[in-house]
Amino acid sequence: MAEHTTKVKRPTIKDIARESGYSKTAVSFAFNDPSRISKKACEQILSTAEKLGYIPDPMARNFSLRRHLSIGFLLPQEIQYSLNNPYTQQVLLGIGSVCEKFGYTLTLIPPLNESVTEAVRNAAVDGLITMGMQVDMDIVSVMQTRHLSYVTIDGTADKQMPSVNINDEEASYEIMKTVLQAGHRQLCIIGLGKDVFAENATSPSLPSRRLAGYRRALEEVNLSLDDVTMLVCEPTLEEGKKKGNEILALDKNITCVVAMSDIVAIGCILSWSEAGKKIPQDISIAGFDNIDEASFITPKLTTIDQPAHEKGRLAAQALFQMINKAPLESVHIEIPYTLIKRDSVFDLTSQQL
Amino acid sequence: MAEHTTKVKRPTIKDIARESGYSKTAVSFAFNDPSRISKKACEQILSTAEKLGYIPDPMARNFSLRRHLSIGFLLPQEIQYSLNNPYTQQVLLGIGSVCEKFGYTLTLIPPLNESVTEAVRNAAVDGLITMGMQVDMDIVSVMQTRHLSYVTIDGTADKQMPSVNINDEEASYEIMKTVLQAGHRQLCIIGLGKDVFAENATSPSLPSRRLAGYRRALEEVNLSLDDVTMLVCEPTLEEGKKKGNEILALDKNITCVVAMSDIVAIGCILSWSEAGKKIPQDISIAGFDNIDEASFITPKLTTIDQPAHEKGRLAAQALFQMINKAPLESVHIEIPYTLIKRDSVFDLTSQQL
DNA sequence: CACTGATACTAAACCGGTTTTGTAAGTGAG
DNA sequence: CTCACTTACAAAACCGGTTTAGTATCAGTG
Repeated sequence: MAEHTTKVKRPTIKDIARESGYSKTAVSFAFNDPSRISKKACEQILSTAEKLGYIPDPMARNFSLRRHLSIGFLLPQEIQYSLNNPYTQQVLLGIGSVCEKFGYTLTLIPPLNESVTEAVRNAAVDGLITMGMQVDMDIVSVMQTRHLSYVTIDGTADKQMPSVNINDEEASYEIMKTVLQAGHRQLCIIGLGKDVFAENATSPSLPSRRLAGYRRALEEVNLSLDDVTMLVCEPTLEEGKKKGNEILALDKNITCVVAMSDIVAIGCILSWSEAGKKIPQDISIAGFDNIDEASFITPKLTTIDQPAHEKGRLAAQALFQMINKAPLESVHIEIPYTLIKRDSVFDLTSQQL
Repeated sequence: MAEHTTKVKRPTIKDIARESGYSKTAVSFAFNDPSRISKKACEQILSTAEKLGYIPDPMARNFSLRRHLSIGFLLPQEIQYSLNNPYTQQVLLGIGSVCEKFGYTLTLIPPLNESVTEAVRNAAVDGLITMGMQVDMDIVSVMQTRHLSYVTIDGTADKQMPSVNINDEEASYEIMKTVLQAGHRQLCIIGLGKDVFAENATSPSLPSRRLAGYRRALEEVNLSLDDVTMLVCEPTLEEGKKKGNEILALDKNITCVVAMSDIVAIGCILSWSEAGKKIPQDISIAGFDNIDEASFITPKLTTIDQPAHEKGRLAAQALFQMINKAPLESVHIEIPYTLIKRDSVFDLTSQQL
């Protein structure tokens, strides 16, 4: 082949202008607003572009127009961990459904050099959705300095931060109450993340809100959090299996585990099954989230249904409102949850009858 | 508050230069290569930046450096459909793991105005990974015109297109053989996507490669594809359930379904359970992918294990090699699969003994 | 026929960084 | 002391688009 092009430089708008005999302006119009130029000019420009293989550089365009056409989903940890949970994935899909409606892409933003703040500084997006993250002032300050819009899911709902949540305290209360009403007293709670015990009064984190709900239910039967075994775990199947085994090894005669995450609960069930335990007879478990898998694991999981997809959708919707400078109906969106009673919590009371 | 700033314009490098008394160049160096300026200058500039709330604009920076620091995951359909499959999600995680290693973000790119080509034209990324897509010449030509690197997963492995695949024909042959050896003859195949029957000789699509494997196994027992019921389905749980019900309504006395996707197989199982069928006694099923769920559905699914995470990882690794102008060891990567025999295919032969 | 307004275009400024080129001052060697 | 080299900075070009401001032509109007 007689390819004489050693330099494979893609043509720019300038090349098309020169080659077609028109100005850069005209070329720009040909692509963006053909009504601004004559039909003849437009055709000539477009055919020249076609001939030279010209496609307007999206980055240059976006830069010039001061936009990115993408919103970011900020991950608190490695993608591996953050997205390895069907609940999070559903949230992601909810966000995505809104993005495509607006012609936006969705950028997954893991920590950069292990730093979330660093990632936010460099994020090439028009707005951010954070999730499962204790959003500290550092991050908020960077977002504000950058004039980035942001919404948080499952975060702390303080004044600054538009948010989407269910009433975690109430939901947790309900599921713990269910467990207690079934007669369980030897309990183990599997919390989320590392800050589960950090109860900051002004803006309690999601795990601490759930813990508060558990506590309230416990206190109604004269128990306290000190009376239950507390574990903490990343919400992945693998981690859940590990905790499941740990609990068996604990030798504390625990009758029911209350997990803050279905995927962890399912991990427990799998490890217990392997260990030959009968569930829920030998050991019961309650989850949180109601992921698809909760309904087809054996036994079917008793859990809190929260509309994950809807959370993502509403958060993204709010974010786009902010990006488009439209006022938000409400800064803190709270959506309903549902207690789902299935087969994973054994009723000790009926047994005793 | 005496906020007198009506215009909330973020400061630029120029503002920092003026305010600190140095040049734009110096400011740029202060952030990117402090060794190029004196310590004093650097400190002054950085403190001025801090004071004025200056963070370098990532887009301007990337634009200037002709890079995006993001790679794209091109979705053939709405995010909703494309990512609503644990298999795809695992691939995504695999891609993501490599991205974070390189300090890149991962952009999910759904079709733009219903057009994948349009999405590729506008994608603000350094490279693309496509999946589950019949990548047509249109798309390839846009990627080439834009000088974008690309790798395809589960696509057609022709000369042009670097790819990552398992040997789908062989794997499909094996699982169909398993089904046939168990004595099943009244079969239904649930294929993928719309082009399952389009067998293009030069570059067969993934579904047609799998079909070829099925056919080879069938022919060994003197059956042909015409002897089995053929359905096609998007790989989501919901669609799977629908197909499951359709199959029951078919009234063809089908004894075993061979699905090209676990999530569809699981959908079938769920719908059959609801309909009161005993699985696998009343009706058997084999899947493909070996997603986590395959091992904890009841009955456990007989399927082909393919390393989804690894697929994503290798594809991303190859893509980064291309982006960094490093030569690829091999353009077409093939990775091993494993036949997993579990409990979802009833053995008709042992029953007859 | 002069004036108005619309049409079809171009030149130049602009977006906010990086990089090349240039220069003045300081340093060390011969 | 002079020359060569380094250091520390600034000016200007550049990335590839969009947009503003401006100009020439032409049609329509009173």
